[in-house]
Amino acid sequence: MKLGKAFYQHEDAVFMARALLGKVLVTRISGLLTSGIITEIEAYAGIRDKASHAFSNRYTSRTAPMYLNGGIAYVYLIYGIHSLFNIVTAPAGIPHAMLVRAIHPLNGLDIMQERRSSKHSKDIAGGPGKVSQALGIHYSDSGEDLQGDKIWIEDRGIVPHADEILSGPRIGVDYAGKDALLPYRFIYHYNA
DNA sequence: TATAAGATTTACT
DNA sequence: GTAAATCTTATAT
Repeated sequence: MKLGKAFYQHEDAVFMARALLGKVLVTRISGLLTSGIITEIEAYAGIRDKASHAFSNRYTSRTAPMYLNGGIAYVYLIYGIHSLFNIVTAPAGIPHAMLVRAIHPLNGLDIMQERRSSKHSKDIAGGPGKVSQALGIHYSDSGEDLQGDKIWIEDRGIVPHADEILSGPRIGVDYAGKDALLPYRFIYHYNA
């Protein structure tokens, strides 16, 4: 069920993003289990992608986890407010990362609602900052191994049909010039 | 040491 | 539809 290290080794960022749609992201943080199907994701393709923090081989204490072997988390703080959760893929030295933009809640919906203190259960995890908040992921979790018992990804046999996947340009990356136009965003229209 | 800007969300007009 | 919130990180003195 839990995806092993081998799953994350593919070097094609777009392939990995599509492969992660329909997979189940699970966290057990302070003893509370929450999970959801990944329904929206964006690919950030390493050093040649201007929108990526690792563009032009930029290596800092923040981006360091992206350069490690695939199958770990890259989490960072944006706008001083939101933690954004990414899945690091590809072998060591290739800094690819997949930003999880939305999930469809499965386990622990009540816990997520409490964390989000939101009455709108429909909008509980529809946005990258909301996903992290609902699952209890914090930017201090960056570099966490996805083979551990805190954050991991499972295959529950959900395979999106080609008709259920849309792709398009990424969000909020206008500064990236023509890389902002790349169709690296994938949406899975999951029907419960 | 200082400054500018950001893979966004939320509340308010 | 517009703007404020809020603080780390990267880059420059």
